[in-house]
Amino acid sequence: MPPPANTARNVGINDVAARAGVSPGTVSNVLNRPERVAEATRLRVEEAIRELDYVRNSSGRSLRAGRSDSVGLLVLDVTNPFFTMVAQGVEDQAAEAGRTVMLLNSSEDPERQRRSLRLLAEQRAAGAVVMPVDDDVTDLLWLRERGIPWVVLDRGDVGADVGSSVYVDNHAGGLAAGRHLISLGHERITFLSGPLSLEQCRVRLAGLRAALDENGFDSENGVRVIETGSLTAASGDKAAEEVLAGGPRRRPQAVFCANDQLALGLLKGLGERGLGAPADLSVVGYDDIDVAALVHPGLTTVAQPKYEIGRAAMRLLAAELDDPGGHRYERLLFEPRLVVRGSTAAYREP
Amino acid sequence: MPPPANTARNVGINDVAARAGVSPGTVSNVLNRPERVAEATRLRVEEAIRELDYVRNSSGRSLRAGRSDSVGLLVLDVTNPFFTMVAQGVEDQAAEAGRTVMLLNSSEDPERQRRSLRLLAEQRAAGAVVMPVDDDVTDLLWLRERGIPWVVLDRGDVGADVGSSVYVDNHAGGLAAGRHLISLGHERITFLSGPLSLEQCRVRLAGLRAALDENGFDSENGVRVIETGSLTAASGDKAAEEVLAGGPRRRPQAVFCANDQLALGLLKGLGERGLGAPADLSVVGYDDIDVAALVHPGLTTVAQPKYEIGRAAMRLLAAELDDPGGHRYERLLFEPRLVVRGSTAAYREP
DNA sequence: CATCGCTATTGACACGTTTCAATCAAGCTG
DNA sequence: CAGCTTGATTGAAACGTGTCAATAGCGATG
Repeated sequence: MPPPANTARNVGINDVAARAGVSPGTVSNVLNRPERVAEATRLRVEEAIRELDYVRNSSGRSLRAGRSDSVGLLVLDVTNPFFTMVAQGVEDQAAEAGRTVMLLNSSEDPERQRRSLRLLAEQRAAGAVVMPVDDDVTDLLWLRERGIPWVVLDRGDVGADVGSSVYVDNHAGGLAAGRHLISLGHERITFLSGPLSLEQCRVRLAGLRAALDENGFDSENGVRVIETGSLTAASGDKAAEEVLAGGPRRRPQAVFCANDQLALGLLKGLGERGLGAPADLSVVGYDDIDVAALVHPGLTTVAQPKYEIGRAAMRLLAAELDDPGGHRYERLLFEPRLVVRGSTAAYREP
Repeated sequence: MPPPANTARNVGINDVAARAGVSPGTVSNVLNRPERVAEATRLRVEEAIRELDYVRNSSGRSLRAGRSDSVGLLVLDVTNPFFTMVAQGVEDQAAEAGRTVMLLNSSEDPERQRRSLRLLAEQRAAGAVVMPVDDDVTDLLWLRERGIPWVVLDRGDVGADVGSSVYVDNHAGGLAAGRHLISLGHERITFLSGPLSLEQCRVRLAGLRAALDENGFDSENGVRVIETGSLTAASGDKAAEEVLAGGPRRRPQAVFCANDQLALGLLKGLGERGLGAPADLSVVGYDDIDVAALVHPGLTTVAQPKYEIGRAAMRLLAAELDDPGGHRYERLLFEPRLVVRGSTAAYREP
């Protein structure tokens, strides 16, 4: 079946004006400042709009305005549940402010991030919420020079002097996880990390070490760090082998994972080798994605207010957009929260 | 710290032209058909572009063209891993075709879907990949009348005469799940459904019934259907109570869930009541999202080629965009695949 | 009645592109 | 050398808006 020929000419503001017997300027006013136009004409114009099924053209709109009214959201990985929750928050908040969100993802690749930011520049986006892939802000500064403001999300090391940011205290999260494990009697702890180029990983590790320090353990040599290529379940699964290296006597008593997906993958890898948490070792994750509560045993993890930080970031951005000039950069800090489930337990001699 | 004043005037194609000592038309040619312009001038223009750090304005571009060059992707729920995988496929394919994707989600709400489609009309999007929330195509037809073509994804009942579509055979999926359960000796089967307004749910159920039929069971009264409000883990969890109603002798021998999230939620609910799969009853999911392989026991499920159907949908759309007029609507059918894991086992008397 | 003040409306212009017919330069043919 | 062809470049027009100074209408004031 062939598609219908695209015959319908696009009706514009001029056609509406002609139909309503009024000037284009008046139609524009009806659309944008209805209070300025007399009720009678307003009704007549609205009638014409309905009759012609007029839909306004946002290209012309944003060309004239010099900027679009939609904002970009740049995430590290669309398939990661943590980010989709954040995205949900951003989107809901944007919807309330009458803005549309364009979702882009960098796949943790600096080059793709660069391309995405360039795209936002081409679109003359109103602003952006960005989760940077590294601590290099040159591209971000370039964007701001072009008049496109942004808010940085989930990155503590991107200078607060160049933009607003929303951040969850990763150090506190690592600390909480460490204290929890120590209180259970574990002292031989492995940190299963994603790429150490991600600040999140580094700081969570630092938090863990701080917990060891305050308890008089050797935080430098005491914790073993395994760096994987990405924050995915596949990486965690694959890392199981390395985690267990050294045999029953030397293997870690507990593993703290940089995120839940790594932890879930690790649990699977352990299971395939006949081991399980918490019986053979304790496992802690990070993020508290939905499935953490669904697996058996439940995954002990450090919860982040995912949805809320999404909302907060968008709120900050909207504030900056509504009040250019007078606006000051802000830095919002959220606290993580330890959620204890079944994957951790007191240490028992093997 | 205050943001810098937005002083930098936006440089346009005219500034570049002036700088390179050439007409605006030539600059445009350098950008769009470099082969038409002499090498010497081309280099001069490119130099000017670099010096002025010119970034082209896509508003002007699409105003002139009458259409934008980005496509919309409308999904039912961004936080559902199934959809994010599909989105990944759409996005990758679009990137290869040099198009950008704008992600929208309807949250399974017809009103939000309507608003999203209207938004695409305002943006004069090049096209759209849509997962419709119901079988009402009036809004979709309206969109096409306005010159915006679309491809329907994951919906078998949206008339093939009005547009291309990509579909995974849900009936075959339900059938496969049913046969598997029957071969294990189960005959008292419950179908844990999402909203029955979703065609996916209805057809998977029909497939299950067909499996019962072909084995001489009473497919009409034999299968109990529990309809939940949404395809989420929370719904599955909550439904556990109802699933178990009737006590050990009357409770189902197996539960076939409309998707994996329902299944995972159900497994959790069962666990909290001291029951487990496959010991007390078998559980089958649908979709094969990543975590299905991570839980313990692994979730038996019907796998869909998520990433591939995303790519296929975008490919179909691109074909229609590149060849308006000569194009015929196409319907691509994919086959699901049963993945047997640990959550199903042969029936044993309680 | 002339003037003022107010509101409602108009009309023209600018935003940044792309396109296309027209022009220009230069090389080639007869 | 005149005429032709080819290839490179130009200039103007158009896309659909929003803005803003100017105008028109009209009742009230002096």
